[in-house]
Amino acid sequence: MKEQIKTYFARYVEFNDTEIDGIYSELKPRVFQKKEFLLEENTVCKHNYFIIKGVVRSYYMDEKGNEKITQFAIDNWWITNMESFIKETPSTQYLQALEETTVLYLSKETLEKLYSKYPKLERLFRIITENMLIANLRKSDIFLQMRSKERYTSFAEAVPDFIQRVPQYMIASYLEITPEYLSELRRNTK
Amino acid sequence: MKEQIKTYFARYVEFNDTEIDGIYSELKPRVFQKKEFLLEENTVCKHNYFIIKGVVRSYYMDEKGNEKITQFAIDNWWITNMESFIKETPSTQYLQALEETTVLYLSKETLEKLYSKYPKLERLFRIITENMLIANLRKSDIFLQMRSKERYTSFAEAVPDFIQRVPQYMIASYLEITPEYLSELRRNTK
DNA sequence: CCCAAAAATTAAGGTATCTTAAGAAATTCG
DNA sequence: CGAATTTCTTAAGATACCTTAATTTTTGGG
Repeated sequence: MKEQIKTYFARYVEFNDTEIDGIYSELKPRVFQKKEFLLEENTVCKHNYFIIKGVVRSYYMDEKGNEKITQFAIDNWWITNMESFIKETPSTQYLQALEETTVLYLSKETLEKLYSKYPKLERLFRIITENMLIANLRKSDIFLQMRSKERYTSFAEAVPDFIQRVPQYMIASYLEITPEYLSELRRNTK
Repeated sequence: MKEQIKTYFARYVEFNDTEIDGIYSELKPRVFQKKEFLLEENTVCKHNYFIIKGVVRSYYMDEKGNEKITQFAIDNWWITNMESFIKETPSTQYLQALEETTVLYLSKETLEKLYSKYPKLERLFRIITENMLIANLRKSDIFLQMRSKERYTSFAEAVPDFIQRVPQYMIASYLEITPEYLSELRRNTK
């Protein structure tokens, strides 16, 4: 696990071994079982999770009681509910493991302590946050420019492993298509 | 201008006068006339702009030649094309002043030089980027949860000054509604 | 102040996508 | 292995929103 996060960090900022050790010692490991929640609605999201291995989804319940998936995260991704974690407000969303998932996690206090101790970590998270923002802007672009069918084909092409690992109705939810209509789209493509 | 940005910075991080002076001396002022471009499509976005006063829109042209507005920014906002600025890739979008707009701007090199000289600035931008990400996630939520009419009423309520300062067809574009349909929605509301 | 250009409105017809409801297929787990 | 549960498919009817095209209203520069 230490190797994995070291490699991940090194993609963005160079840390020496003392720094890595100091940071790593504050990261807590945990395993979530399939269907277990990392975060439930109406509670403050206390942690930022780095996924060592597994799949996590973020979703909320709409007025009609349908689950609306807003994000998937896999190995080497950070996942949290940003707004809840940063502003310490109750989350409107759930975080749930879709497979057995191993994470390293940090509380906000720990993270802020580490920012002050290791300014390079602040740089790392500045960069990670920039990348998240860019990813998010791209996602918005896709919804702005593509119709349902195109969204599905481009998603299937971009992350083919997801099509295997995640049920189709969850992909439909993430792509903002009803499962029925996605089914129809797939039928007409074949 | 110096006072304005000092006050703005102080919202997030405390800087002393030496730091403010050091940073401020690297910020270049510029005035853009109404309809003037801060950035054009297919060029790398070289700067990050802090709006002292004015309105700027970010938009792209779709396949049919329609302008699609993705963002508005006013006094005390930063605006740039994130992906282009950070990754130094050609922008797919335009940035255009909708009124006479005064900005302070920074190049990427300058910003990175300043990050190293003033680690607190890295903190400032880490926080600003987090806030942008949160704003973006909220925007996505609105599109996920609301129908056209609701999007318009909530927008009109959230930023009433925009309704005055920006033509209706631009608001329609930002809200992803055709101007014709927005017109119909407004008629049926009155 | 007037005219050209820009912006907003109206209306008819069309379509992408949803809703509902049911049944079929695939997984899971005792 | 078999029953229960979960996931996927089919189809008919409904609707939110778009397209096109024409007309009206507003705005701003000379």
